[in-house]
Amino acid sequence: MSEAQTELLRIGQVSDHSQLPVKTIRFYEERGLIQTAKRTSGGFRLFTPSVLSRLSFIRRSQALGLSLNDIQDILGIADSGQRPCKSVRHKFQEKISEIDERMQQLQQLKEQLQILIAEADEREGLDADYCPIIEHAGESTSS
Amino acid sequence: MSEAQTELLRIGQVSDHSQLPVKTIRFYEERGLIQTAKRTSGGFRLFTPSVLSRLSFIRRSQALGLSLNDIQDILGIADSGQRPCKSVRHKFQEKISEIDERMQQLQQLKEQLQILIAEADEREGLDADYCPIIEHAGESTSS
DNA sequence: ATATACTCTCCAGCCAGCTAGAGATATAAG
DNA sequence: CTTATATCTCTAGCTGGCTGGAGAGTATAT
Repeated sequence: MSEAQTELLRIGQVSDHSQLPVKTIRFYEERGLIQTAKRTSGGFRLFTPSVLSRLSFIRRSQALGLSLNDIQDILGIADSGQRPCKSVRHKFQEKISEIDERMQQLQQLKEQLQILIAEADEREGLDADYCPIIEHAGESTSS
Repeated sequence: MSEAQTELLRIGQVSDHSQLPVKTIRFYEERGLIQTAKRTSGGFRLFTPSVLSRLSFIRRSQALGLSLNDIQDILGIADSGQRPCKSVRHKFQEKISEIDERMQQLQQLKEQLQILIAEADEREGLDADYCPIIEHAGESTSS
């Protein structure tokens, strides 16, 4: 009967279980991504074990490419009650669009780089000191 | 005959021609990406017109996904004389590899997101308050 | 009581690539 | 000469996601 809640975790224990640095956990709490259940009389943070799945969700979402802001939005909706799932799906859809966009950009960049390399290769034999990539840089800056 | 070099440009003119903010040009100079030809007696920067193609090269390379560090390396080699083209090609090849890697990552993320969305969709009808994305977050954090 | 480990807050800095503002001086035009 | 504009240096901030250290206090085991 000595402790009413053996369940509450101090930050170090949360760190151990979540594999996250103590600093990061504090940082998340400051940012509002997670909450403490309460504090000890001395001021130590005490978390319910549910913080672990929350942290897990945060890391998984991060790994999936969501920013902490995105995640905070989602968790905020989740906390406020109804049907976070809808907004989660929405966020994820958005992210997918962003990913598609980014991949297209990257594809373009890649093609451009390849063109430039090919040009350089062509020139190479003829004119070893001329570098088309650098030299004719004058034109297409802004457009 | 009044001016020996009409050719030298002040920073504002460079800004006009390059479409880059004055601040950015100063910033590039501080970073060593470009150099001033000299200064006026009053301390105004004076650039040779060649700085324009250099800036153009910088921006083009940036648009192609190179970092300022990358660009600085390339320009450093170019400045030091021999055959920058080789190292430029090398950098570009490297960047292409990075792009490929990044695209693979993105593809994976996208697939994961799609899986999660699909899961959520399945559950949706059955159990409107259950969000698989959030709820069963407990497992695969670190691995 | 004390040694040890844990935790607290606050402040600072890192990466990149700028951007903003203050306050001083330079130059060009009239 | 005056005024307007351009430029100077210096300091500081922004975004995102932490990370590090100082210095002080707390909890626990013996």
